[in-house]
Parts: sequence; C-alpha cells; structure tokens
Amino acid sequence: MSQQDWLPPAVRASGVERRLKAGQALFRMGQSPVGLYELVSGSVRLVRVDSSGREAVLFTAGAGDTIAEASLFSSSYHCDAIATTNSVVRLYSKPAIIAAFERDPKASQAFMAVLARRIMNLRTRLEQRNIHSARDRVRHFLTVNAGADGRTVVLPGTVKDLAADLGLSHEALYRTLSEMAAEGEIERLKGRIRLTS
Amino acid sequence: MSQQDWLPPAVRASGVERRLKAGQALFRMGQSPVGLYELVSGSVRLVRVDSSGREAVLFTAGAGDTIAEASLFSSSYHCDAIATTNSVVRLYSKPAIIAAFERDPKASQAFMAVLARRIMNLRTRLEQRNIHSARDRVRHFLTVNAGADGRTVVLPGTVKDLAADLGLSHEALYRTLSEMAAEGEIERLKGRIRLTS
DNA sequence: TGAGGCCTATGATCCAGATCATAGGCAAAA
DNA sequence: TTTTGCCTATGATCTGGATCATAGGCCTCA
Repeated sequence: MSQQDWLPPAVRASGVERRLKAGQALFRMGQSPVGLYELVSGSVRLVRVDSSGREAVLFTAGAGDTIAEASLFSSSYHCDAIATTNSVVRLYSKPAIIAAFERDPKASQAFMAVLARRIMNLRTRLEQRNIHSARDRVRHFLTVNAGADGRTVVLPGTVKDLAADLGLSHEALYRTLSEMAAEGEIERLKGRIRLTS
Repeated sequence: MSQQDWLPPAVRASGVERRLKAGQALFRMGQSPVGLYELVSGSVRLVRVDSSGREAVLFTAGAGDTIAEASLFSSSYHCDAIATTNSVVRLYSKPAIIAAFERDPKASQAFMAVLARRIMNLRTRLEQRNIHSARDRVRHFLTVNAGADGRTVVLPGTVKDLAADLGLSHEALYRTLSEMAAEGEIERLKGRIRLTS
C-alpha cells in the first residue's frame, strides 16, 4: 500500500537514499526543508517537544509513507523526525517535485489526495485524543486500525510506542490491555491484537 | 487574511451562496461531497460525535476559511459541519475546481499550500491535546493564537466554545481563566484575552 | 557468559480535571 | 414586560489516569 505512486517516474528516479540508525534524527524543527522523504523501510516518528519536556507524537510513518509533505510549502520544519528503528529513507528534491507539479496535473492531484488523506488521519487522531477513557481510546484505535478481517491490528512497534501514539502513559496502556484480555474483549498475540467479536 | 485567493476568478464567480442559521448543519458525516465551501461570514464547526456521545471539535472555521477541502478527494464527508452562529457560505462545485486544477498549476500549488497549512494546524492542535495541565493548555493556546502584538487573543466565540475547542470541560476552563486572571498572568477584556507580559 | 539496558508488568498513591449541583446575568423571544 | 434559555461562574465530590516504585524477562553487546 505504498502511497507515493503519484510520483512521476522521472522524479522517482532522482531519489537519493539515506540510512538512519534507531534514535537518529532525519531532521529537526526549525531546519529548512530540502525535499520530500519517502520511508523505504523502518519507522520514523514526527515529534514535537513541548515546554515541559513532554513528547507529542504527531505521526508515526511506516514503510511507504511520505514524510514532510507539508514542509514542501513551508520555510522550516515544524517538528522533529526521529527514526525509532533502523530505517531507510529516500529523498526527492523540492525543485524536482515542484517542477513535476508544474508539468503534470495528475501528479498534483494525486499529491493533493495524499495531503487530504493525511488531514483525515489527523482528524481521526484528534477525535481519538478527545476520548478520555483509556479503554475507549484503545477500542477506538483497534477499530480504526483493524486489518482486512476487521478485527486484527498489527502493532507497528512496541506496546510502549503505542502508548505514546495514543497519548497514554505506558502503565495505563499495559493495565488496560491486561484487563481487556482478562475480560476476553481482546486476544493478545505476538505483535498483534485481535478483537474477539 | 482570506486564504482562498488561489481560486481562479472563473471559479470564484461560479460560487453559490447559502445561509445557515445558528445550529444548522451544512453537511453531515456520510453524505457525499458536492464541492468546496468558503465561509463568508459567521462560524462553522467541524465535529465528530463518538460512541459515547461526546463531541470532538475538529476544526472551527472563521470568515475566509475553506471547509471540506479534504472531502474533494473523498467519496463522503467524514464529519459534521455545524454553524455555531448565523453564517453565510459560498459553494464552489467539485467539477469546476478540479477543472481549474487541470488547467492552472498555480491554482493547484496554492491549494496544496492550503492543505499543507491545515496539516500543520492540525498537528499543532494535536500537540495541544497532549498537554495535560489545563493551565498549560490555555497558555499554549494563547501563545499560538496571539495576534499581531504577540499577546492579545481575540476569542472567536464564547468561552464555552473555546472550552470545547481546547478539549476541556467549560468548568475547568472558567476556573483556569479566573485563576490566571487573579494571579495577573492574563487580563480578560470583552471578547479578548491579553497576556500580561 | 555476564552485564547493562529496555520493554513488559503490576502495585500503591496522588491529584487534576470531570462531573454534579447551584445561581446570577444577559439577551432574545413571547 | 415577562419568560425562557444559555452563558458565566463557582462550590463539592469523585474517579481515572499520571506518577513513583519495583521486578522479571529478553536482547544486545562486550
């Protein structure tokens, strides 16, 4: 389900790969954007650190996702991008992409659709953060992210990572998952969670 | 600071106005999108209602804002749009806009910039929701939304509306504002809040 | 193979915000 | 003018998640 099929072949060919080790930053807030990144493999988090030192996870990119689309139109990055695992990214230069948009309306529209989808995802996350109960928030996450069978969710990373994603303390999440499993609402498998319907 | 200057004149001229009374819905989740709305005057909220009946405010549009940009690329609205005050919107049809994109790369790019800005705003909101302390959340809101002087924020609606925007109960917000005013951190004026620096 | 580090897990405590309740003020409607 | 409804405001109570603490398990690296 790679989402960057909209890239014209010429641009795709111009991509430059870069490797990141776990914990390494792809870019930092305030730096000026060089282009669009595509995550080839691994996992990268967009993170903003607030005044109290707390980390807000804005987005967790998986293989195939693009990173920093919004920064194409901005003079600086507005958050940090940190690899959570060893990762490989491909960089497409800003001018090359803009030129492609000038030339190819289809590419433009496909990119707009990518942006639109991102907006919808963000709104879903915002909705999720409005849910106060930890259990309901987990339920929301599970239903929104269920796979093809409608009841299995593959965890992209550790449970602790998920906790940060959900905006819960990891303790609260561990407890909630334990309780839900004990009550038979979910089934915990290796790296997956299944809703027992 | 109307943000829809990117619309080519031909499309702009084709806009159809519609009036909404306070509380009236512009569209509902699940309906199929007819086009892009521009808010001429008033105030419209994008809202999603979760299973427990709680309302999540995803976006509060003011005069000049566009609504449902993301739905241009989707087969159905993913949230409700409710006018909070008497409002006037202008509707631009989907085909007209798509045609403009085909024809005019500049319009496409300008629209992408609008989408990109929306993404950044949403991320800022997400960051805000990650702040647990009510007071810090208010502080964050005030600094992010400060006007030209860097310390005055014009409240778009009632304090209660703001509470919903911030994801706080209105009681908590009333209390927090009272305390901050009592301690001299802010100054409360009619429809405005000023940070006393 | 030993040590360190991190994830997982769970217990105990605390506190801030949600919720419930009450009341004054203001504005629109009747 | 009176009524109604909602915003504003604040008090009292409660609860659920944050935080602190502890410990086992697993993987990696030396």
